[in-house]
Amino acid sequence: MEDGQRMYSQQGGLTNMSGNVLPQYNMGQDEPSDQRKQEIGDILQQIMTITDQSLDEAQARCRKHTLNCHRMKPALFSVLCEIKEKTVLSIRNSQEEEPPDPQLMRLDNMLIAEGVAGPEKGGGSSAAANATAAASGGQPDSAIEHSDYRAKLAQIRQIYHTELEKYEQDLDLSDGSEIKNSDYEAKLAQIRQVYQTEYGKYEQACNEFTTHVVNLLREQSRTRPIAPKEIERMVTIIRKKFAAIEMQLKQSTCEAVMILRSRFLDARRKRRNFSKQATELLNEYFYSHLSNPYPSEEAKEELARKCGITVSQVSNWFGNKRIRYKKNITKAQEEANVYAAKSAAAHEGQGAAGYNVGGGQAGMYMNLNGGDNYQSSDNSVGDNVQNQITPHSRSQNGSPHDPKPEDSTDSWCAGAFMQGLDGDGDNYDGSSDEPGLKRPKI
DNA sequence: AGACATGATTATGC
DNA sequence: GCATAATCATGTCT
Repeated sequence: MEDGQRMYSQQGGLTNMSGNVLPQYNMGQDEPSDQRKQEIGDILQQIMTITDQSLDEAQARCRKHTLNCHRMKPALFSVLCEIKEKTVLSIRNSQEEEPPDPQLMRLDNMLIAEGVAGPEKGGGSSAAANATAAASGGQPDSAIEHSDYRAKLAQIRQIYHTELEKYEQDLDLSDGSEIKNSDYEAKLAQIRQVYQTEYGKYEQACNEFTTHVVNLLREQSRTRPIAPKEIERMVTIIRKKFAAIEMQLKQSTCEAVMILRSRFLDARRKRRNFSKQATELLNEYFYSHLSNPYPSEEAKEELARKCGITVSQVSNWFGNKRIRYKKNITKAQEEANVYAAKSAAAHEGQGAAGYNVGGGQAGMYMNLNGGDNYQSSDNSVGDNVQNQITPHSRSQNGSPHDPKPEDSTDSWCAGAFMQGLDGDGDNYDGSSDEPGLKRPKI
C-alpha cells in the first residue's frame, strides 16, 4: 500500500482516503526529525494495511499488540476517529428507523390466526437464544474474515433452501382429492411443527451470525475507527438481510396453510352421494327403528363401518332423515313400507328377527299429524294399519338427549305414531357418551 | 336448464 | 354436546 507511504510526506499533513489534505493534524510539533517521521510512517503503514491482514492468526495478534502498545497509537487513532466522524455523519443520519414491513406483519397475523405461529412459541425462540448465547460465549474473541462471512451466509442460505425443499415435500398435498378432518388437523400440526423448527433455526442462525459480526467489529474497533453506532447499524443491516429469509419462510408457511385450507374446504364442500348400499343400510336401520330413530354411538359406529362413511356422516344422515321424514311423512311412509316389505321378505319365517317392528310383519303404523291416518296402498305391507299409539321413549334407555318426551303418547315424531316396537331393544343402550367427531371450524 | 334429492353446515335451544 | 330446523351447495334426473 503506497498511499500509506505518501500520507505523511506531504507537508506534514495527513490525507484521508480520498487524498485530501488535512493540515491541522501535525503530530510532530517538536523537532520533527527524520526518525520520528519514519516511526509515524510505520504506524500508519500498519494501520492502513491491517485490514488486509489475517486477523485470527497468532502472528497477526502479535502485530496488533505491538501496534496497540505503540506510544503514538492513541493519538493517531483519535485522528482516524475524528476524520471518520466527519465523513460518516451524513450516512449515519440517513439510517432512520424504518417501520415494520407491512407484508411481514400480514404474514405474521395470518400465521397467528391459523395457530401456526402462536404466541406461545417461547420454546423455540428461547432455545435459539440459549444456543446463541452458548455459541457467543464459547468463542467471544473469535474473529472471522470477510470471506468467511460470505461463506457462512451462503451456507445458511443453502441450509435454509434445502430445509425449505424438504418442508414443501413433506407438506405436499398433491393427491388432495379427499382430505378428512383428522388429516386436516394432522397437516396443520405438521405445518406448525415444521414452521417452528425452521423459525428456530433461522433465529439461531441469525443471532449467531450477528454475534459473530458484532464480536469481530468490536475486536476491530480497537484498531479501526468503528463507533458503537456503526456496529448497531451493521446489526440492522444484517437483520434486514435475514429478514428476506424470514419472509420467505413465513410466506411458504402461509401458502401451505392456504393450500391445505382450500383443499380441505373443497373436500368437504363436495358432496358425494353415498353408495346405494350405504343408503340402503341406513334406511334399513332408520325404518326398522322408526319408533326411535336415534342410533346410539355404537350403532352409529357400526353403521359407519358398514357403510364406509364417518360417524358424523351417519349423524348427519340421521338428522336429515328424521327432519325430512317428518316434513314429508306421506311419502316417507311409502318408503317405510317398502323397507318393511323388504324386511319381511328377508326374514320370512323368522318372526321379528330382522327389524324391530312389531310382529315381524310389515308393521309401520303411523298416525299422521294428530289423526290423519295413513294407510299404505301397498297391501302387502299395509294390511295391519292401526291407530296405535305406542309410548316408546328414549327416556327408558337413558340416552342423553331425549327429544320431546312431552307426554306418554308421544314419540320422536310428534303426530306420527308408529307401532314399531323395539322387540329386541338393541337400538338404545344409553352408553353414547363418546365425544362426537368435531370438524374444525373454518 | 330446472326441479328435485341429498349431504353438509349453521343457528338455536335445551 | 346433541337434536332440530333451516339453509346451502352439489349431484342427479328429466
